Amino acid sequence: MDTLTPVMKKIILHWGEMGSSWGISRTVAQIYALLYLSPDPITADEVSSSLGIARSTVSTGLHELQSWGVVKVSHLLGDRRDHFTTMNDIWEIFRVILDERKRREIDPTLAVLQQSVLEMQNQGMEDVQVEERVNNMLDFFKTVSVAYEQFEKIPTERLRDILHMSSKLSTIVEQVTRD
Amino acid sequence: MDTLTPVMKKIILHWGEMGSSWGISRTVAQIYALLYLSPDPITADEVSSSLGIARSTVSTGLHELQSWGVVKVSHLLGDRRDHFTTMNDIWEIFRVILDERKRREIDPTLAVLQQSVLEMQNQGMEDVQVEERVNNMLDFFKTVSVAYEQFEKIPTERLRDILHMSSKLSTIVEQVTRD
DNA sequence: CGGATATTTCGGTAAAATCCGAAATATCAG
DNA sequence: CTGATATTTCGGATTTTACCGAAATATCCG
Repeated sequence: MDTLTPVMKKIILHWGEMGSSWGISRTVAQIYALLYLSPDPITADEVSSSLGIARSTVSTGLHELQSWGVVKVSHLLGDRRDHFTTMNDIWEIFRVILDERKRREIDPTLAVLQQSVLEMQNQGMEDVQVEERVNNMLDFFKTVSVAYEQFEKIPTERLRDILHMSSKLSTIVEQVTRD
Repeated sequence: MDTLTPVMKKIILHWGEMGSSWGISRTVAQIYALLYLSPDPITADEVSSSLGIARSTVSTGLHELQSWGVVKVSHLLGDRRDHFTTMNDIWEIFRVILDERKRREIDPTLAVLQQSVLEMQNQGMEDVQVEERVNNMLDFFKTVSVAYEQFEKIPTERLRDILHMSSKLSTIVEQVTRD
């Protein structure tokens, strides 16, 4: 943690703290921040010594990040060691993370709700209010899911433009939903 | 946990598991699900016995949910006990949760990045690449933040309509970003 | 093959989060 | 005020998670 500039340190530490509220462990989040801030791919050993965490922890952490699809391995000629990087476009990164979260959290929830609705229909009435609330949940998750799948199709650069234009959002919405 | 219907049980348990990946403790997530599924406001004691968790844990959990703004207290005439409900519109709930997450996670991150950029400008060059990456991060978070603030202004019903129309999304985007 | 380097696995410990239950406090009715 | 009911606080037990470091495994080179 001592070869790092003060700014890098600050960001890495903050990232670590934020990680916790996202269900990512502190060290994994720190590893991620370090990779993002490092211009070139770095080795697991460098990560280990820069952040002062055990080599084995780095190994596990890097695997987790790879399973999320946000970290890639690269190699140098004449060097046996793995070198790691993040994608350097933060918009892409964000997209990948959203994809994963949808897959791991939204989709299973959809399945449970879908199945619940079926069960309630088959085996006669539960409380009507319960049935309605479950239906609302299902509708909500379905809608979000479909909407997200549509967003997914928009190319990154265009998405970037759209969000940058967001100050005009309300007028667009006005226009689009008029009828 | 025994006065509950099988469907309710299933959903509550699933909610509990999902909670973990959201940084919400299992019990708090369960309490939330129970309140959402219960047509009428219920007491802390009922929560405690329905879910089989300690009365004190329920108390703490309810406070946490209230701090998120997703649970409200109500009272009945001639009954001293607090009764609890969630908002019954899941779209509103979702909005409140997003608000909170923005406030607790995005805003502080923005502050750190902003400050980092300033520091780098003042005290001469860090690595140029680092500076660029931090700037990209900052730009990204700023954009998302602004975009979200715009979304916030859209009334819930309209937002619901927009997302339901999302299959048309790509053509709208086409149209809007043409110039 | 044999040895050097790189990576992963895994058991155990340290740290953190969660949860319980007893005690303290608050609120209200009579 | 007194007793009954409701709620919260809090110390500590339990469970979960994070992390280290030694050992095992894998990879490569000569």
